[in-house]
Amino acid sequence: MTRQQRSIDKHQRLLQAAEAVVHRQGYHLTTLADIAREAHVPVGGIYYYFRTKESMVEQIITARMAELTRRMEEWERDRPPLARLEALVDIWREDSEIDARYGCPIGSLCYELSRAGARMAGLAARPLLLLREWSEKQFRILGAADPGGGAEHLVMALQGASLVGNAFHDPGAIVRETDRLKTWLRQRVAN
Amino acid sequence: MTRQQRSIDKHQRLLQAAEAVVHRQGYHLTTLADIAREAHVPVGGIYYYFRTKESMVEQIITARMAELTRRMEEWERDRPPLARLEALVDIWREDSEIDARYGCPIGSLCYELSRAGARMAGLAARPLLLLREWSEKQFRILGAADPGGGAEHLVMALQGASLVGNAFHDPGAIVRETDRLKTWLRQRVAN
DNA sequence: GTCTATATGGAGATAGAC
DNA sequence: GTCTATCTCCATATAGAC
Repeated sequence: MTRQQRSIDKHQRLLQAAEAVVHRQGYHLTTLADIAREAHVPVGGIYYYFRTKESMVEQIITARMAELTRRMEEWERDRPPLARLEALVDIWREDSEIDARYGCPIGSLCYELSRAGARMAGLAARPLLLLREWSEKQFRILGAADPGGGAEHLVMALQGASLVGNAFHDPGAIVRETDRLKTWLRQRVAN
Repeated sequence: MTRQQRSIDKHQRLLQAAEAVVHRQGYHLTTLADIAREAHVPVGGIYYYFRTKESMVEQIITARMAELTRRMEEWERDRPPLARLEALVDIWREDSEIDARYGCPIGSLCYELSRAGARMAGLAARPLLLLREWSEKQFRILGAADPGGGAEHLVMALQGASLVGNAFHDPGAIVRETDRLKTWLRQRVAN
């Protein structure tokens, strides 16, 4: 194993630790020391991989976009459009326990960074934008009326479910809303 | 005007300033100095009215609950149940500009305080709980099926609309979702 | 009751040894 | 490339004069 190899590993380890800790504690309450501890890296050593705290969150978001894109491409390969949208909703259903505890990692970061300057706010909104545009594309393929409105509602419902489920610490609330959403999806497509 | 009178005024001024600044900047990014400046009060002078930053946000939430309750009682006096729910949705419609800029003051605080200890998280969730329970009561009066589920969806939709509208800085998105919600409301009640 | 001055603590970030 | 030691800044909170 080369030096460079180890370095990449450590970068990955730090990034995964950062993602986990920021999800649990939120951006503002997370210190770089918290992340260092989680990744078993000395405090100051972080600055070799993340120039600033902001660049760290940038990398989290970039990784999240890549992971989302990967899943969407997978669904586009092996499912019909309606099942793709249901698969998307099922992510929230499956993550209901963790999101009820810590909120949706995408949405909670949007709110936290929305006040941290236009650049950071715009970055945080990108995964949400990806979700909306990809959903709109699926609705369009399905021939649904108002695909843009459908996609908008879908993303809003998922985010609202996560926020309220988190506020009440109630994973059941998230599950119930995903069920309602899937019923709504099938009705919408039937027309 | 007595001394006590002036003191109450200053307390009110500080509380209103705190509410406005925390809405604009979020809890974590707001310093007590920001609030003092907004209220034209010297920095240290805050601590006579707010023991700690946490007690300040407690008072904001308490005031918000009182205001919500006041409005709900007013609607219960002079509107039929369906119009009460529409009036609730219209609050978000009317605040779409400001919420697209700064997020829903209730929901964004829920996410921010959800990691700040169980006590603070529970406090932040109370306005949301009030909204859900009051809405459920209206659905029940209307004889709608699953009033609890209806209320849950209503609150989630409003919060999701605010979060997404804020992320995209798009008041139109919030307005569109309130329109969809009102259509949904009338359909639900028709059954 | 009100304000000034200051203590305290902790965060992000850097310099430089290894 | 990596880690230690440290610097600097600034926010909360307090002590005490008025």
